[in-house]
Amino acid sequence: MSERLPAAKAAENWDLYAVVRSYSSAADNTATTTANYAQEIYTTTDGNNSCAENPLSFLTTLKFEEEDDPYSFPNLLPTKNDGLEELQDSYKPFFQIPSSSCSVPQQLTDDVQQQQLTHTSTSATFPVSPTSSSPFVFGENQIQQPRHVQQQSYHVLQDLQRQPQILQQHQQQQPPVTCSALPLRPVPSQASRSRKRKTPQKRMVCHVTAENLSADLWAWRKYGQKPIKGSPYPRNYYRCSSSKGCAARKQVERSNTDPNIFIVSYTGDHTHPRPTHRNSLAGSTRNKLSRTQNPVGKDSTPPIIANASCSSPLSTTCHSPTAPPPAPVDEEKGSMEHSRREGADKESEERDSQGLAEEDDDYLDDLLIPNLAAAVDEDFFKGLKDFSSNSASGGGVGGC
DNA sequence: CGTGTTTGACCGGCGC
DNA sequence: GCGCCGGTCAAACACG
Ligand SMILES: [Zn+2]
Repeated sequence: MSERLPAAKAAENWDLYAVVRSYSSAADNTATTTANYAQEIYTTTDGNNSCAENPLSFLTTLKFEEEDDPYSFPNLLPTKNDGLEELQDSYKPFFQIPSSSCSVPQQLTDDVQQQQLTHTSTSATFPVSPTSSSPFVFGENQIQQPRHVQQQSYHVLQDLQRQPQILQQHQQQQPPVTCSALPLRPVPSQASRSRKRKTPQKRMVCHVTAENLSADLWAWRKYGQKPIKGSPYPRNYYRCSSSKGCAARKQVERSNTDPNIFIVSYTGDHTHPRPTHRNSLAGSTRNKLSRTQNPVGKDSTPPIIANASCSSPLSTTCHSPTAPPPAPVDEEKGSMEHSRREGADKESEERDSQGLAEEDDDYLDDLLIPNLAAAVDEDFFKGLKDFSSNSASGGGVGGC
């Protein structure tokens, strides 16, 4: 522990620029950002979670599945049919809507519900900030959902451990996003320094599309990356960088069944309101030397500049238009290169798969860079702040 | 200089 | 008890 070999500044390839803090306040309703973020479910074991961190600041056409997960809140996960209710709940924290009591408009619920039932592919509308034109209004009129997103096929759920019927239904519809509360691997709860134990904890698992991956408004700092046994893609670990004591963490990994889908898991709660701006961009933009030698598909990956760095309110310009997912890189590609990283322990096979993962990571990186700037309005945040300070308990921001 | 990424090592749970 | 594996730490490095 004392000394480690200079991490060979290799920086070879990879570049997940995980800083996600983005949202440059800007705001323009016309934002073409894809707000289809997915949602989740709260898996809880200890009732310590007062507020859930919802990185997803928005979600439009989201479908979400639930399964019988042992850790779910009774009220959150009433029944499969009522899943939306829960979803609704989930929205609260996620959107931190400054509205009274921070409750999600029933409208939304209905909306979503309808989608599920009628297979309507419309986006949900969030009457958010009462203050002004809330950027968080998702509707076809507000946000243009990228076609490719809608068209993409989401077999996502396949990699889920279990799939509720609903999911299958969704598959047919090919929802842009899917959220589920998978009692996947237990997550270390008492996040303290020590490598905590694996105790089932609240864990929100979302399946998001590449585009949506950037919808996370929180600031995350990557602190680790590891190859996962069953998946050719490595898992990236992020922790909230907004506050030192914040225990919120996030895991991002690409679905091994559908490269276009990313499985994002959130755990822990934020102990602070959502950041409104990043303190510094330093270190957040490394897309130069590191990627200079991307061997694999990176060549085509446009160097993305870290999110918020976009000086322009409309991040659309700064953030690369979410390049299309790395061509269906098949596992084969992997062998191309994989010389370093996580293999630290002793994974050999995994490394192989890492190869392709890299490229995807790069991509992932891009994705992590929120381009929703346009979607967020400072006004909104102001109101949010206000809200949090006032009703701190509601369950939104101040909740923590 | 502060913030963020990279990455090998370490830790601890879990299955055998 | 041992090894595997996922998750975290932290030094080194990059960048603005
Ligand atoms: Zn936080």
